[in-house]
Amino acid sequence: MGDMNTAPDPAAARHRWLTDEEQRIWRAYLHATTLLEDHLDRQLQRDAGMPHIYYGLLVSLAEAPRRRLRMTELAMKAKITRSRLSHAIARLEKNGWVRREDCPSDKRGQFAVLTDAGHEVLRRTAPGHVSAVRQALFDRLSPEQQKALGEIMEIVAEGLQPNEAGADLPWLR
Amino acid sequence: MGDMNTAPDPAAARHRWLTDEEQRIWRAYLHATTLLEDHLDRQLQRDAGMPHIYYGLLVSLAEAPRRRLRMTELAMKAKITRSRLSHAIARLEKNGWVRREDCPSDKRGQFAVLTDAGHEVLRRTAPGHVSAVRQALFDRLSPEQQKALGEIMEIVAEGLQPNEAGADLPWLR
DNA sequence: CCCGACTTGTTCAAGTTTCAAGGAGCTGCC
DNA sequence: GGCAGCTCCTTGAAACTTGAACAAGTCGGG
Repeated sequence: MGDMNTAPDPAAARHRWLTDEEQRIWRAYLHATTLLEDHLDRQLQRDAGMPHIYYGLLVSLAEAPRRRLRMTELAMKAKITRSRLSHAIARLEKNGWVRREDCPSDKRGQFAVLTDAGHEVLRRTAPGHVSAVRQALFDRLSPEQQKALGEIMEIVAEGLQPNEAGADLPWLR
Repeated sequence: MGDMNTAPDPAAARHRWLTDEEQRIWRAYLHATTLLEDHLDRQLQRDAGMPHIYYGLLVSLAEAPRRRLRMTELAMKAKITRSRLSHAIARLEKNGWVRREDCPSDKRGQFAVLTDAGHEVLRRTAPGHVSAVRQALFDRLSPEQQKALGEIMEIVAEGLQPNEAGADLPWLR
């Protein structure tokens, strides 16, 4: 980008660059999402002792029936690889917030189960986290902007869904 | 969140939860930004051999006068800590894409300088990266949505700027 | 029943990020 | 001059993420 905009390189020649306006939008996007993620990560690290994604795992478990999910299912919900989840659950287990349980119907399977301690951490920290989100995002946007944001994000997410029409590849990647 | 919505806990009582609609928007946001970041990270790792943020460092350098920036300046542009940048530049240096130079006027200072090899990597991979961004984002949004996205992201970013009114703390954190 | 193909979850190694600490140089004030 | 308090950047260790490889279990066809 930038000073490469004028490159006469043939490979780039048939390539459509971003307009100035698109570039402005894209940089605003990167800037804002970076800052927001850092902000929430720090807020949760400070108040709950875990990064945002780990918090999200606990939330998913809290919402699940019997507060448990199969590893793969949880990985899909959180959009992370099974490998990453495995490590994450190991850490949360060490904290006593999650416990593993064998799946009776499939001996390969494992459930991640939210413990009472895990539930308690959520109960204690959820209000602060919601406040942080509200303060950083919703409080600053008009109702129309909120609506637009939701629509835009749904479109973008849909476009990147790994399980698009006909793609019956392994769920991620 | 979720099944905690009805918690009668006094600490949470004076707390405003997210409405269903807000929650829908927030989850769409998380979902989309996660997928997009992963997507671009993988695209760049595959085609350029580096994660998105490292690519961004090279772009910043390419745009700077004499293709060089002081470490702190570059860290600010990229919104990362100096420590992280230090490690990152060390890696890019190993790749031969960046080189360090002492600052003549301040002996503490270091310049990160984009090498010819670094510039070449950018030239070769920028088109593919731009395509990926366009395909995932701009091609899917109407002009109005693009405009709205830019405005929203500018608002959010502004709200999280570390250097807000009166906050003369160290630039980040 | 048995085999090949697939799924599930983990592990290992390599790479990245964070956090706290520290060395070195600058700056202003006495 | 000299010294306190800053800024600049790096370092090292711990935490986290990634991708590939793997053991174990399931499944369906022959």
